[in-house]
Amino acid sequence: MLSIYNTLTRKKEIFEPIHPSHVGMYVCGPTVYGDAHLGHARAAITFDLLYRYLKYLGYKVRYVRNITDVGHLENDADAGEDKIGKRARLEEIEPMEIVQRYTNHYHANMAQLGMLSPDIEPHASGHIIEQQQFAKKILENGYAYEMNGSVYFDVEKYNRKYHYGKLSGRKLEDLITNTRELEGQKEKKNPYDFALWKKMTPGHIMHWPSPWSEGYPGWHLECSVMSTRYLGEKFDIHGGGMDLLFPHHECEIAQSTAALGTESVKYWMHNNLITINGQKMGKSLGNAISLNEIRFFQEAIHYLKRLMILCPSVFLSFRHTTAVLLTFQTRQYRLRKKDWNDYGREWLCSTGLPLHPPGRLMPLLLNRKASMRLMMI
RNA sequence: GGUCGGUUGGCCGAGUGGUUAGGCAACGGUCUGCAAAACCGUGUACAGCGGUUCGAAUCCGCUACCGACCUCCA
Repeated sequence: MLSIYNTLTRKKEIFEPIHPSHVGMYVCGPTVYGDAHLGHARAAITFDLLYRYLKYLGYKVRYVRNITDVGHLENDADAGEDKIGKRARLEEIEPMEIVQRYTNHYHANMAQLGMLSPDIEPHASGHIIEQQQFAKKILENGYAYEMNGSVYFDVEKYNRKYHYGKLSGRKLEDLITNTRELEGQKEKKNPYDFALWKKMTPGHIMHWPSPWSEGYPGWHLECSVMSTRYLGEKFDIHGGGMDLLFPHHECEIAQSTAALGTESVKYWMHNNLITINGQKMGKSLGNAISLNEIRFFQEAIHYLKRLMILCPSVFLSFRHTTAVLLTFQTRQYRLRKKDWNDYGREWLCSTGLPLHPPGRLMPLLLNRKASMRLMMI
């Protein structure tokens, strides 16, 4: 027996597949414009475990995990720009070259971690037609509208019949104030509407022809499309990181429901995030430790595996002071001074350990207790 | 506001129904010319309230704090 915490119902439920003996499972995979980091590993491991366990239980499982390799928005500074395109211009190579490189890296990392491969690993760029068809279907069903070559999802209309916000627990009226400013905001009926197809802006590298414009698919469409394509209109499990809960998965539900008239996913699962020094580890936050870096540590000092947390409070509790601090020292630049001033110092005070900033603390502790004492203030 | 977590003895940190986890610090001792090191010994803690159970840190509920996330993001 397997019970699963279902984000949709906010309850732990006993797992019962839609079709006896078969399980369909879709997991949001990486955006391949950079090295995979610990966060990717966590998601992969979480669902690798589930995949193995389901198979162990005797189910025939189809595990689908996508590769996101088409235009997604970056941030407010350069909103509307294709991430992969941007990176490619900087390095002056083909966008698909970047995609290929990081896809390869990702696969290598997953192999290093002993992960089973998904049964199907669809690329968003390989399903442009299907995405257009899906958008068309939503248009036909009246839950989207075209504006200047872009197609937007009509959230308000959808919400009249269905419930937008059921997964994340949001209310539509609260969303009005909390939507970020994006290019093309004015052409939307409502700020919370999202794009199914976006007309390209000049300089945008990855784009495809469509009935509406030369452009690229919306940010959430690929998952709705590829999941239902390979697992059917109804399937069992959809997984991903907690940070995808809203808006990504919420929009996915809306898209699928609007297109198919029925909800697709039975169990929604969200793994929690990895934080570093109390902050989410994220590609764009610049605090991510990549799997290649971890690989380096494992090779250099294998027994440090446990120390991936790298928080100043942890290392002092262990005997392996020397080893721990080696890591710590190498990683020093990742610890912000502020953390030490606000937290580390005060904390060290209560432990009776020497009050030194990391730079000076390091060599002291490397020589273990004796010197530590001598150097105490 | 929404979602998910956490709260263990001076400080860290294991532990998912039934033997004292462990470490650091502290204290006492052995040793030592004095220290340090080393070694021996000493601490019955699980946020609060209620429930389930023969039995709960561990399961359920409520309360209180703390935290992460909610923008492309695993």
